[in-house]
Amino acid sequence: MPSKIKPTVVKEFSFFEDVFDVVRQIPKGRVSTYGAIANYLGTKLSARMVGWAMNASHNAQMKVPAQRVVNRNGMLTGKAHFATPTLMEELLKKDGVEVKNDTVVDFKNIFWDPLIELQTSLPIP
DNA sequence: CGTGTGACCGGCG
DNA sequence: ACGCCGGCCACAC
Repeated sequence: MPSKIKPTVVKEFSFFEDVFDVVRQIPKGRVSTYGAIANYLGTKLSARMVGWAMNASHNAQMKVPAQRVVNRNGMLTGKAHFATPTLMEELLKKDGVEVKNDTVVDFKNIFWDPLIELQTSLPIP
């Protein structure tokens, strides 16, 4: 869980790490969106931050399946930031996700929402 | 410590 | 339907 603590030594877990954590939990064959992740982290109005965090995913020590994060339309907007322009699509296809015209096919169906899938506590049933 | 920027999103004309 | 514009927040310079 994200903590607002401000350690004096080093920032053990930053916003980036939180984002990476969520992205790593995206199951194979599913995709999520920047907005959904941002929403899960509490900053739903700042989906840009998530995307920006992904920009630093290259720097992350642990691999981050950034290919599973697309925009709300299911478009591979971040493919340009991969090593090659086709890498993102290739990785998704390896995951079993069909991509056509830079857009995830059946996106609505395989959409993975952390708010739902990682629901830690339900409001009152 | 001010400013710019970003792999976005939703609303409005 | 489509394009534009403002907002949001963390981080680098």
